[in-house]
Amino acid sequence: MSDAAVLTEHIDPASDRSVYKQIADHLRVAMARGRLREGEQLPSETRLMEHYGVARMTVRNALRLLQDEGLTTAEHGRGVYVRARPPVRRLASDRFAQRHRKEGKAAFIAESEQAAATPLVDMIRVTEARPPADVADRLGLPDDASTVVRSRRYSLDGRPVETAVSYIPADLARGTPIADPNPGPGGIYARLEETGHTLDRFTEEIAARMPTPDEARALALPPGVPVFRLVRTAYESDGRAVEVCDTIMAADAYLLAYDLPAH
Amino acid sequence: MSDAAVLTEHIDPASDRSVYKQIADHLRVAMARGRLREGEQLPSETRLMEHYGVARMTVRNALRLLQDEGLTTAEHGRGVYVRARPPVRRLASDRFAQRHRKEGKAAFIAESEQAAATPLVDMIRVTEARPPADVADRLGLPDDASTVVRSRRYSLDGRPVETAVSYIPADLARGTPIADPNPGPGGIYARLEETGHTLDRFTEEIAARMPTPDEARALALPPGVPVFRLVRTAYESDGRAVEVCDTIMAADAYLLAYDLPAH
DNA sequence: GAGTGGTCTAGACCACCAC
DNA sequence: TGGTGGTCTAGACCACTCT
Repeated sequence: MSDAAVLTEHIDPASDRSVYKQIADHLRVAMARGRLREGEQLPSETRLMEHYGVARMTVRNALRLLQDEGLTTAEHGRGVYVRARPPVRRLASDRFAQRHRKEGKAAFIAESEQAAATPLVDMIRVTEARPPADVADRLGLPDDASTVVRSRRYSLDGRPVETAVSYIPADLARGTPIADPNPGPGGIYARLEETGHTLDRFTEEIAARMPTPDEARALALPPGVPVFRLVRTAYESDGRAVEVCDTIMAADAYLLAYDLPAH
Repeated sequence: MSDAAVLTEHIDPASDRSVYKQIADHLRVAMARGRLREGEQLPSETRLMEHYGVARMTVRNALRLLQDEGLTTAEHGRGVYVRARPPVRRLASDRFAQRHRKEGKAAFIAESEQAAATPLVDMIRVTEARPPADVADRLGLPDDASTVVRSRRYSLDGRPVETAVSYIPADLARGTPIADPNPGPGGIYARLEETGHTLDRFTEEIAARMPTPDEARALALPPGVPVFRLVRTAYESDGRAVEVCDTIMAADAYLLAYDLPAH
């Protein structure tokens, strides 16, 4: 019953600001000031109705606003809680450097273990298909070319954080471990290098937006959490693109870090 | 009255899916299939109520869902419209390379003109103050050190797209053009290099989240659009950090691109 | 003035959770 | 079983936009 620390303010009927926004403001300030801490429960809708003397819809509008800002999550039958900031995975720009690959582990697994988190890769599916037009473009392939398509989902400590779909030109991958669900130690980049395709550089393109309903389901995203879309293209030494990886990441789980030379 | 192309489906009362989600599904599919194009108006709430035979709140819940996904924007007194994808600014990882600076233009202005867009920088404010703890940390300064703080807002073709706050150690900036609202040709990086602080490398850290109400106001963001938070640290040749720039960007206006070596 | 979305009320029934 | 949030109804009045 620590509501006392929260339900202190009242509506200003003279204000231009709508009632539900005023209620949201009060709760937002309470969170910012630490009167409501991470994981703590907000007053229930009933309590808020009683305290402010308003209809339920008004309270719900206020709570929805906070949810859309990513500040709270509602749990059916339990209550509304201050969203806990999940541990953030920091992705450094050298994470695909050859030296890391040499240890025989794929990038995601190696990093997770370093962070003392339990990684999981599931929903692995490997097919052969024509790539989307933008992917074919990046690979320098004609639209009707065939690629090996590897899709999978990554989880950390039981929470899904990222889905990824890789496209590799079929002539590079067909009949090799790259076309197997389990490509072996070091992942597909190790396999590509073994077959003479020495990786030279990567490009990454990053966008952020709200998830589609499908993405929200696959990543178990609560409302108010955007996603990164990261598209990585891998080039071998002779300049040919050998892989495009299209990744959707829960934005609250990642911090992307890059090093840039100044010249 | 192209509603005919949209109001074709009906509610399935046998479905487990709630009515408002079914309505949202119909409209989402109509947008995906191109039956509702960018900038086009959705049927009004009244029309949707009549067509589906539901209460207004049910229709509004459906519309809110689409708005939260970033698919539509509501305009008071006018209608609900399919959100137009704004032109995207692609930021390449060499945008702060010295050669660009030599031309005497700050990065934002130079790029905008190349893209045939009209740039604007406003809300410029320069003060001297103690930096936030995380910034002091990046600059390698004690918590009570003083910095010159430069904040400004960037717009493109009349639309605000980015706010930025730069922190420069006071001993580097005080009394120089860096502490002036207009730092002169090439921006503050040019001034730093002129005074012997040759820039060597940058790091950029990227997060994405929903905007705070303040950020949404400053960038005129409609609901459903996340922001990038990009924190850039500039290092001079001897390894000292000489600037931290904390940037909030409208995520629908940017595509961030990076080049990574593989070794 | 007619039509649009924004806010708010006062109810109802349901699904989920914890005890 | 009682409390929680999720869905839905049927109204009301308001603010905004366009003509």
